[in-house]
Amino acid sequence: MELALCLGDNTNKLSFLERPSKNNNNNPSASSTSTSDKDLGFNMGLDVLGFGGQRLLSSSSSPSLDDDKKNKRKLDDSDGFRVSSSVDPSLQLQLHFPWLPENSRQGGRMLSGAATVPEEEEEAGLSMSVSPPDSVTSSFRLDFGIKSYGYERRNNKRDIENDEVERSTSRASNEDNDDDNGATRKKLRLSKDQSAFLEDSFKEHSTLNPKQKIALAKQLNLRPRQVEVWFQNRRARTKLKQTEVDCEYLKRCCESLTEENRRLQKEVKELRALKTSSPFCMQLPATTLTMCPSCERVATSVSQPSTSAAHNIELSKSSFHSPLIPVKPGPGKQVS
DNA sequence: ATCGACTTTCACCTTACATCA
DNA sequence: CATGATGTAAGGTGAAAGTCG
Repeated sequence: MELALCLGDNTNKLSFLERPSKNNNNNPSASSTSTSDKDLGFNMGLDVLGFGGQRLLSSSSSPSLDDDKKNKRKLDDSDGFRVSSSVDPSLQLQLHFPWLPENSRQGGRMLSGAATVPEEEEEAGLSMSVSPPDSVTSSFRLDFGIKSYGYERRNNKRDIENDEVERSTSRASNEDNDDDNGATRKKLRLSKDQSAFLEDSFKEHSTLNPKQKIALAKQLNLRPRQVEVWFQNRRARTKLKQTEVDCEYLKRCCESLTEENRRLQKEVKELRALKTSSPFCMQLPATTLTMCPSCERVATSVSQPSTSAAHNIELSKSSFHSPLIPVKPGPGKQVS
């Protein structure tokens, strides 16, 4: 019998699994992402958003982020929302705006997405100028050098989007711009309400299409770029957490296999000892493996009825239920 | 139909900054 | 108060996919 299980020292060899480094270039994205969405149950909208369901069902059932990305791209396509309804389903987020007084909701219209906001108003960049009551350090006050960073490409959609919201948010942020012309990058902190709001949206769908992004940005009085970045970072955090979960699982698997390896090596040793001590036993034909149902240890038994009883008794002495040596994790050894 | 330029969005990595112990 | 750790918003980059002429 030859055993070549060599799992090695899991504590050493899997040290990279302990915690994914922030700068880990060897990101196990393929495996981790394949389970992330699925395991975390990100049902991408489904009918909650009023989508047809089937399209998103296929999207949400896609296990990997890459696939999800591809599906999302399809979803973002021009036909991505080819819904006959007059209300764009992509904007049917049932979002509430906790800090908004009822009478400020644009004349009593729902702010649950720009679905009720006329397109021309959306493109005109009209938005709320209501600040959340607790947005002490939010972007409402920290509109840091928007002109100075980022986008060299002008006249593209992103610039237009940002310009729209920038106009609407500049009123609230001007107060802090006097001493900051963009030379330094100030740290923006979203308010709790904004974060919670984005979190709720993320639970419904981990990616945004442009319309949803604009709608969210308007509702939160942020730039679409900020919403986009928040979702990107949120996906990264989700993936990181899922990677950690996966690593823990793999670690436990490795420990279990290491334990199994040790046990099998011990049995090999016992069988070798048995072979040398009573060589006549090993000359018996048709040896089969049987497993003890209680301890799941493997022992050999011989098919010949004349000798099997005595042999099994011998085996039970040597193999079954022998006291196990407590095993601590350590380097595995190769048995040949 | 094909091609190339351009745009958009994403993941990933990194940086800068705020916050907290 | 200083400091290091941590969390996170945002910048940079390259890839992928789409659009358009």
